[in-house]
Amino acid sequence: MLSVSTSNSGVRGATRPYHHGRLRQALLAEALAVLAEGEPSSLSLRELARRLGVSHAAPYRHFADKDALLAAVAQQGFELLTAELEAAAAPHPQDALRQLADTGWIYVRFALHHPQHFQVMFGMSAVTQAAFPDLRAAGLRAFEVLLHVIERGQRAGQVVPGEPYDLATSAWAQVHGLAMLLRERQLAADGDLASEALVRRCIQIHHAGLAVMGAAHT
Amino acid sequence: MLSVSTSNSGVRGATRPYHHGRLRQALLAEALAVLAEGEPSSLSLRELARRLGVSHAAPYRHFADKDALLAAVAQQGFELLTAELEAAAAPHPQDALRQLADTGWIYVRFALHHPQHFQVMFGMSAVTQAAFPDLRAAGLRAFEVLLHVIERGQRAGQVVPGEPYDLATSAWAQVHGLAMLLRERQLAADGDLASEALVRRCIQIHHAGLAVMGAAHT
DNA sequence: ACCTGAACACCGTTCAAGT
DNA sequence: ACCTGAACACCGTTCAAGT
Repeated sequence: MLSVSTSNSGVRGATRPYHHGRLRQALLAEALAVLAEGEPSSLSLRELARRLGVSHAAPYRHFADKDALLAAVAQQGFELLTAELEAAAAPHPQDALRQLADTGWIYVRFALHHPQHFQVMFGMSAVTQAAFPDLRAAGLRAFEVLLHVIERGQRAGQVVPGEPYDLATSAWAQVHGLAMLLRERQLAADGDLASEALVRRCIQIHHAGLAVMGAAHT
Repeated sequence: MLSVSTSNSGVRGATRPYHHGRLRQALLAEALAVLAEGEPSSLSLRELARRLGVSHAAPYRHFADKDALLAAVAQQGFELLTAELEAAAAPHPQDALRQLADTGWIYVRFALHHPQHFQVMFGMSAVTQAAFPDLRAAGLRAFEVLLHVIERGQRAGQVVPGEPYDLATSAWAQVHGLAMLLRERQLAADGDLASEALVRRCIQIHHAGLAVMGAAHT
């Protein structure tokens, strides 16, 4: 995923893979690996440097500080999420309610499959996030997938009239809340199957409010 | 809030307020003060000790580790939240939909008024949380306020039939998502007034799914 | 242009020792 | 029973110095 420019700084020998060139991308990749591995918030710049065999000060040549690294990680997460949401919406372009249910479940599944990554995406403070416009733009792009589904649903007469932004916000909050609560095991649901069933039940309850009368039972 | 037993270990002179006795409560109170003050995750055991004029090892006589302190802080947060939810539900005992809307807004307002505290409440990892049964019980108690409103609404014919647990989960996820997204400014709403309007609009959308036909417009 | 090493001011946690 | 002081293994960040 996310194509990488391989034009210059050719990698000749395998003796020293990093140390010059490519360190920025290596840091990002290693950060994802650390997050994918596990439990704690053990993602530290020093550990990334250690894993990559560079000095602990080297990352500062590519990221202003730890927040900048986290912002890049979060941005990549939003890009990945956007791709998954679009893929989930693709199969039924004519059925907005089906698209809402499918993208909703995929949103929650993303949070459950990448819990640490999801935490980084939504764990940054407001002031910190404001310093990274690319990150905000990436987050907005994910939201717009949902928004466009709502708008198309309204044009097709499947979704109640009203400010699309509010309806999308309501739907987003619904699945975001499910994602957060399931991620922390605040809600009990073991495995993807139980989670998906719960999520779809909740989405259905919510959709009875979004759908025009009689269309809720599709 | 939260009465404190003042029976024994009387405080005579003001020369040394702590240093023996009461340190546990002082640590919790100071932790809340630090969280209320501001921005970062600057809540450290060493800083609490520094503020209270004790050595950095003293807290370990009262809390096994930092997680234990955070669990106690989170538990107090859930107790406070439960009290606020019950107060919000009290004025209209006969109108479950009104109770859902009011408790929903209060839930979000709590998150916005105590953002750091809210973060501690919901930021602990699942495995960590499992080690503190009192914390889980306090969280469950908050959820049960919502659950009981749903159940009473069903008995009164205001809320659709169905598993109350699922309906309460859906409603909880809705407001929890709004709380998280507004807290991080992922959603734009300046001030309590704009936030309350947004929250009530979303809750209304959701309620159209919860309410029996025709009762959604009250 | 990119990286290193030492340094500074922090952490959480432990443990012998004090009262 | 409760607290202290030194110690250990970590952090993020900076900065002169190296190549």
